[in-house]
Amino acid sequence: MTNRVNGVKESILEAAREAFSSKSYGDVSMEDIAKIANVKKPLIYYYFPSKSELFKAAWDEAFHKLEDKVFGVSENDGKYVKKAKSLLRSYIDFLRNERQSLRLIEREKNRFYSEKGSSWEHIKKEYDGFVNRVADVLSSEVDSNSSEYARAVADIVGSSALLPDGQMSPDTVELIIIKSLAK
Amino acid sequence: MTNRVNGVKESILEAAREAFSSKSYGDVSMEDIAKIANVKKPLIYYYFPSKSELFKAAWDEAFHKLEDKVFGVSENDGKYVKKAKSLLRSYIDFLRNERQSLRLIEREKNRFYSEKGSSWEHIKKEYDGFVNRVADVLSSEVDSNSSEYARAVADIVGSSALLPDGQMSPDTVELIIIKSLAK
DNA sequence: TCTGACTTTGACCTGTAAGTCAAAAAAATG
DNA sequence: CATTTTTTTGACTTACAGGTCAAAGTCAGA
Repeated sequence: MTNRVNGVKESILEAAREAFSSKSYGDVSMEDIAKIANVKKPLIYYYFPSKSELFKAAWDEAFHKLEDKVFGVSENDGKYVKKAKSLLRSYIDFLRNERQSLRLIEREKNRFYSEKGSSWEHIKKEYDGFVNRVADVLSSEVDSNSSEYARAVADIVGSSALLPDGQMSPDTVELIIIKSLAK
Repeated sequence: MTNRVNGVKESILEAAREAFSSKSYGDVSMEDIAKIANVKKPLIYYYFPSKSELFKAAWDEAFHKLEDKVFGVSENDGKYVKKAKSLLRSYIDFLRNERQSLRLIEREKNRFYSEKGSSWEHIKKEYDGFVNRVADVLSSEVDSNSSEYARAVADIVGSSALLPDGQMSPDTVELIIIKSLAK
């Protein structure tokens, strides 16, 4: 149902995020999104120029939420170990509360490595930047190749978002990560 | 190019696996597959009744390769710890050599939880069976909830297959898993 | 070489999804 | 109110993908 607090554009974005997180790009039609947002299809084109731009907007939003959550908490203070653990906790927290967004990110993050066209460069750079920031935090306390390690850790948590609901609890993920870091 | 050692049907399957592992179901067209297999589109329908059946066949093949690899090695003998480690090593080995197949499995395994129709039941059961067998091997030496843990471990390794090539080495994955199991 | 089974394809049909557009409805402005 | 601007939609075009089919090519055996 069209939200009253948010504007119409926001409702559409929200609908897009919902749709793209449960099916992949090619399986989602503009009709689908319109139906979820309780809006007619041409209205989407009033706010967004094309399907791919709408997709990018939805992705961007989900991604920035993740980024805010992760770095909002962990970048303040403290020893490295503490930092790393709090970063991972933020990630796990995000998994708990924003499963939909994380699913979208995980499912589609490979798209911009295969998709060509310079308009994807921006989004790709952002994602790489995120990984690097995670790397910076983790590298100081982990022996192995840091950026690869960071990507792996991000992936470990993220991958659980791809599972059907209720098949792996966030607690299990947490356990595994903490074990990984505990030495 | 159409393979001479394999028959035409095999070439098509191979092409399908390649296509479906780099893009997701809705983004792959029968034309794409035909082009990769160096064959005209209607020929695909001579060997496979529909796109979804072709997809299932490709998935099945990739999945059985994984299953063979993993259980072929680890089910022979030995102590639990040894068993579990060899199982994971098989998995990692598979990741090393059959990145394409694993990518297909990881990217699309959620499909049959959302897709309806009884013809998906079979493939779903097989996947669940696989997870359970992994659980059986791992549960004997791990404290936490075993089946969830098994799924998580399978996922940890599998998820790396979703990364673009060369961004996380199998060694990194191995390191993480061994660390997880080492206690 | 003729015949019949198998394999391959060009041409076509059909449905559906992306995207357009002119006009209607609603809101804002004077 | 009247008019202008913004928002919304029904009806349409266009392109392309899944799927069909009849006919053409290939090849083995009688």
